[in-house]
Amino acid sequence: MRLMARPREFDADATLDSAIGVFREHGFEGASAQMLVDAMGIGRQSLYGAFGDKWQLYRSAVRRYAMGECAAHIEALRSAPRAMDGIAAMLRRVVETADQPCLGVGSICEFGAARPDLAEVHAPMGRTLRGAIANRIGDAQREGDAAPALDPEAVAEFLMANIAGIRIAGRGGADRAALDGLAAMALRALR
Amino acid sequence: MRLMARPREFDADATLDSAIGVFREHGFEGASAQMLVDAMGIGRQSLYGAFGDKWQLYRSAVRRYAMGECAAHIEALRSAPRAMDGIAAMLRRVVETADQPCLGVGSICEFGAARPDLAEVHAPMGRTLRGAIANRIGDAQREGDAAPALDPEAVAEFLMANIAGIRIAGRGGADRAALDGLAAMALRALR
DNA sequence: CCAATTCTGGAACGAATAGTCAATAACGGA
DNA sequence: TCCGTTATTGACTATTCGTTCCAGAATTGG
Repeated sequence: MRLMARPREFDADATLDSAIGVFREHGFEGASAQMLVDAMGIGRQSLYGAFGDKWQLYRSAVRRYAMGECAAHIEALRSAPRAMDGIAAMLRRVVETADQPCLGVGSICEFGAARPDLAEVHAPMGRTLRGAIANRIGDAQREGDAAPALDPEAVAEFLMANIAGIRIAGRGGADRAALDGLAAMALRALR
Repeated sequence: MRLMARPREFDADATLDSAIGVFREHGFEGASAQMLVDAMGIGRQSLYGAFGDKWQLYRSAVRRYAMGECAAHIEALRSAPRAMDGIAAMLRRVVETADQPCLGVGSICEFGAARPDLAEVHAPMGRTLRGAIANRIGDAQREGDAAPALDPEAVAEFLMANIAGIRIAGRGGADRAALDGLAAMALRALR
């Protein structure tokens, strides 16, 4: 039987959220261990003991961030009875949060598909989100709000690419009106 | 009068292209001075003598990359008599080169709008390209290929955001068919 | 030829990096 | 209460970072 020992004094998810904040702003290479321990408010050894090394911490941060973001997208998608309204709500949320950098976009920019263990984190989230969006596109087609000839999967990929595009535009300093315009144009392609 | 001294043994633009290759793949923080001198094939002191420090080298690399990319976009835009064909050609070129990371997208992801001297590099290129695209959109509207109600400037921003989206999708591992689909959907929004 | 100037390559610098060690503290089970 | 185990803490290590110094080589004007 396993003996119980001293429990950790910090909440792993809360400190992970702090790490997410650092990685969002500075990326993996730009984030130092010192910045991380400062932001997370724990000792160095606690960090390495709880999360492994910097790369594993980064993977954990990306995974947690992606799960939360994925859930938020899906919640927005289902926030309205009419599918097209849900899709619009998803894009609206992206516009409203586009002042903060996206860790998903950042990690793809920084590492592409080169790191297999990072791709393992992205892939399932991408599939889940694409599936959820494609489903809602199908709904919108049945409700007469989206062109029936379109392939829902292709439209889903298009919307995900536009989410990335909106976030990059926001990161580059685009104002709210411009981002609203981007979302409107993306929706236009579905008609 | 100024005395002539020993001339440089390397071509500044050629070595800058090598540096661009390193920065595209690894970003600013992920590129070490060692990687840069190895790829550029020059000595350390030559690098610092010719380009200043690492940050100035990065700015020079982004500037040169952006100028080349901007020119290539505009050339594609004008490669066909019909404006909409030129716009499609521009997106096709983006799709065809989407296997290589984009230094413009990478630098925005890494630094956002925080570094003013980097924004100074991006801004004029962005204006130039947006203007060129908007002009071509106006042509397409007059030729009956784009909806007359659309604001050419807004459409230009949309296309630029989609170029970024296509490149991120490519960096994330999307295959050619998926990227073609993204370009087709983007064009769809102009009708 | 000389003098002036700049380039080149390598060694060297201090600072910062990711990661570890050893000592101490806190807990659950016996 | 004492033990086994784990968390915490802060000093520590070894490496790598960006950058600079130095000595020699190359080039042109005088």
